[in-house]
Amino acid sequence: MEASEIYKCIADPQRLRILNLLEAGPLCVCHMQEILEVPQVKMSKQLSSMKQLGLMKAHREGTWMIYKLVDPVEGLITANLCYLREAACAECNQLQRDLTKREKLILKVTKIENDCPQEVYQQITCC
Amino acid sequence: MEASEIYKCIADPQRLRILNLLEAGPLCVCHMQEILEVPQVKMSKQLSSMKQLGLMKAHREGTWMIYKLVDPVEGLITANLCYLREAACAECNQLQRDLTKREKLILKVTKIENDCPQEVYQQITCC
DNA sequence: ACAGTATATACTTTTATTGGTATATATTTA
DNA sequence: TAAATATATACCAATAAAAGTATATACTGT
Repeated sequence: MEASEIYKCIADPQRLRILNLLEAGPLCVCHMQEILEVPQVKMSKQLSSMKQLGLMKAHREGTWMIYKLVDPVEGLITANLCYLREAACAECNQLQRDLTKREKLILKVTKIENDCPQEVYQQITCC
Repeated sequence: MEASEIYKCIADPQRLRILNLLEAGPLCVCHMQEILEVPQVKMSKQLSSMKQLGLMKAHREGTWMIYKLVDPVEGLITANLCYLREAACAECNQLQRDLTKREKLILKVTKIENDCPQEVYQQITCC
């Protein structure tokens, strides 16, 4: 994978936010939508472009599609997320807020029976 | 400066190569052109866009324009150059080759009287 | 003042990216 | 089998980014 492809990918704040979320664990599309507050079409298109790039994969669980980063994901991605989480800028703060929002959302959905894909559920209970 | 602006900038291999060169020291436009083998217009436009972004500045020395990175340059730039120089990919090898080419070019021009801007000359003799 | 060299800008065309709307597919539940 | 939910795709319009050609500017040496 070319470095420039990766940079083009993370040059979009929305895509960066998605990568940031998924690095913390798998998520289904609707939950990402809820966290990022972005229309379904846009989310779906961005996910599919990143899947095609080879950064993530997805599998179905009922009507949900669970997305997760490939393992190992490009070091360049990890290195930049790591950098940005420490840095101080508008976009970086957003990444932090997204992670907090993710925590809360997951706590909420894991309490409601059948409202959280098993894979996400497992991921959380082990944390 | 927004992180996404920086990523958009380095998502272009040519611009990344320019940053890589300048991180090693100031250079004039014609020498960068010679190293990257890129048409004058393109080089000039890319430099001016990066100058406007606030990543580099320029000053005139005779007919030459000497470009250098602002000090300090964005940590995100440094971090990524650092990462890429260690990494193994087509683009990363190119960065290495460019640096070698830069060394050779500078050795050549510093031998020819008046064929090297003073600032570049000084930079080299102190290395 | 003139020719030559280095660099920048204006303008136009081409190509790539994004966003929106509508529609399609897959799955579950009643 | 129909309705509901979650997700994906096709299509089109809007924007943005890149590339190319020509021309302008700034400076130097004659």
